[in-house]
Amino acid sequence: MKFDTVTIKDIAKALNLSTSTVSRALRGSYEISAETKKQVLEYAEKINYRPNPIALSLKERRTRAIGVVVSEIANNFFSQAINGIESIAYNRGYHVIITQSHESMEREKVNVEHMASRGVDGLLVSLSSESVDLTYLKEMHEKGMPIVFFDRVTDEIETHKVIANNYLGAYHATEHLIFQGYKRIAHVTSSPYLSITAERLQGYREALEKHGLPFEESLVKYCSHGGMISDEVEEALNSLFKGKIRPDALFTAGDRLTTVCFALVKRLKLKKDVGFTGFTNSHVSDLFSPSLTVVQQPAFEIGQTATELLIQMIESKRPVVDFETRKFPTNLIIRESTPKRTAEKRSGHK
Amino acid sequence: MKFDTVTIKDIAKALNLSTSTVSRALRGSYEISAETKKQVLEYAEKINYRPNPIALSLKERRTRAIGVVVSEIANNFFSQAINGIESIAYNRGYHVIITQSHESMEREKVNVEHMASRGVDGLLVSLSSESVDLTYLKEMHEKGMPIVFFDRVTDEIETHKVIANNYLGAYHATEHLIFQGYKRIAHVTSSPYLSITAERLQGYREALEKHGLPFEESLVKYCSHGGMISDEVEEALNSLFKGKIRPDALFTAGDRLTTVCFALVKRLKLKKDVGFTGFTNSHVSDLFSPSLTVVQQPAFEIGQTATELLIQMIESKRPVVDFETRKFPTNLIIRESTPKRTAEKRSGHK
DNA sequence: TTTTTTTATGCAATCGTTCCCGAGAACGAT
DNA sequence: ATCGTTCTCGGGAACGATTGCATAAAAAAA
Repeated sequence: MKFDTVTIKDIAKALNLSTSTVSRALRGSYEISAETKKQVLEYAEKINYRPNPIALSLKERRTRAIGVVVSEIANNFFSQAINGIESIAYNRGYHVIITQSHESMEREKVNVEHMASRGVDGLLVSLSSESVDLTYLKEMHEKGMPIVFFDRVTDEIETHKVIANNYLGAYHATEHLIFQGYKRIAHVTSSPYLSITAERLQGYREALEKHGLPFEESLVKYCSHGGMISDEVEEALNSLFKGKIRPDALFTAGDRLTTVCFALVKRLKLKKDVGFTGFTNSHVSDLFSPSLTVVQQPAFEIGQTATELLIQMIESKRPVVDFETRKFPTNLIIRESTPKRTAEKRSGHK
Repeated sequence: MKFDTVTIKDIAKALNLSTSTVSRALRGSYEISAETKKQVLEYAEKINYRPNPIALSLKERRTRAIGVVVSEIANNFFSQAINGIESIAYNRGYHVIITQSHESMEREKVNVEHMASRGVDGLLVSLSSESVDLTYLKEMHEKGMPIVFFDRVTDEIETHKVIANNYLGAYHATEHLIFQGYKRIAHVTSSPYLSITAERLQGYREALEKHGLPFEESLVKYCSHGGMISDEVEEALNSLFKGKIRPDALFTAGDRLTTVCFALVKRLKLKKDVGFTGFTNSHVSDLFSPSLTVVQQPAFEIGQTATELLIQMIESKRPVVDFETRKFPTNLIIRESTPKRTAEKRSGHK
């Protein structure tokens, strides 16, 4: 059932040489005569010989492949980051293996362990929202597996990290809402375990405080599944708008969360007088009605940088001990969904 | 630099057994005494032994992994299809390796050949828009590599295929436009090499003819990169609206193409009186302004079915010769972008 | 007790490739 | 003529796991 491939043995047999000679000829070793070399090369070309990467991996304990774990590829931030990852990896001769955790810690673990046992040379990880216990990753890292975290990082493992400046991104978005005249700004975010959640919450909070607005615990809602489960978000919004402090603006943290939330706000007919902005890398947020004010992350560059750092670690002769955290600025794009609010009245959209 | 893994030898040495005994004990062979078995199992558990998949692949010439090639994961149809693929694969114990061709035939070939040499057990392929010469795939298929095509298929290779009913999808979308009173319906589609292009064009054409509207060559525009290159689409739209027959409605074929086209129509201020519909699996097309009338494909199911067929081929004892093409119905969702057109005047959107 | 059968284990080949060693040949130097 | 070099090349182990075959010991049958 399995098709047979051409091996070095076939060449050896055909040319009446040993496998060692053929192997050396193929790699252009100096200790093989020019004549033999030519013969081998030509025959190899003729029968379309390709070295078997599996055999090589077994022997050399490296695969020239890097593994990626993200929560969902159907997330603009991640698919853009993956394009960045690929753009670097392919140029450096590495292949990229993409896996999804679907925000499940169990799935994340299975994926990581599978890739490790398949011999990936390094790992690019963005944690799932469920990931609290990271001992398996820690052990792997201690055993010497190069790992670079991006986007959703952790303090528990000391290695390179590449993130957006989530704090400032959230700060500016919140400040923008305040400048526009909103007073009761709610924050819908994902799992409290996530680094991005904490960072963005911090930015939101400090912007409020800076401008003399109170930070209200009841205006912050956590959706652990980050917008993957619509009901969860709907519940959060309902409790938000039925609470004693009715928000006049929404700030969402997360790609899926932003679109799902926006759709719900629209569907639940809450939108008339609610300002709206959030983190998203969707390239169609300007097509929405109203068009969305968004915080964009340089996803492609984040992917690229993470990959560069990882490959650097992989190819370093001695263990890397000097780790850095690269932070990229976000980009606030102001559109219709955060109109100026005049006094106590609602302002209509254009 | 590379961390050392626990092998069967370590167990053998520690327990003073041979590797064969350990191997057999691990797989629970009947010819190993209960006592030895227990000993081995316990020790393996203790030192956290995991069999090396690379060594197994080398020996068994199978990897329990299936390879996927799509043009872009940042395409709603494909990311949904991939979720369908994974849902089946993981349940059946297969891992999924995702690669992107970025609509490049060269890249597609590199990916396919790499996955093949890495020993994937089978391939799930959606062709790139550049793929005309399929000899490399044909050879691979003839050598026995199980391949299932989905979405973008080819007649040149006889195997299972899973697609949406593109013909009917296009037919109904076009018919809907006609029913709404549009007379000069343009069709913006992707590369003419693609099966989906031909099928959708056919549906568009027959719907026109069925309702007594002329099929105009000048109203069909091909964007070979399927919306990946915005300029290409812009050029197509410009020539469309500057042509002698000015379209009063647009029907787009392709996920990216639909959003890009819609954005351009909006930006170029063409939209006032132009009906708009297209193929897309975006879950936010109802948030657009105007909300979009779309043709949706059952992407998840297409992915699932393709995977089931592939695994069936992989696990079949004898070569499969009886191939089938599964066709799934599409779903037309009518929204604001295709309002009723009254007489010769344009009708405004709500 | 001897022979046969059963049970439990080890040896060695295999998958494809690399690489350490060693060996034979040719050649110049002694 | 003998020795050390240099140049080519082959033998065989190794990577980690499986497996057919051989074999030792133990148990059963003679």
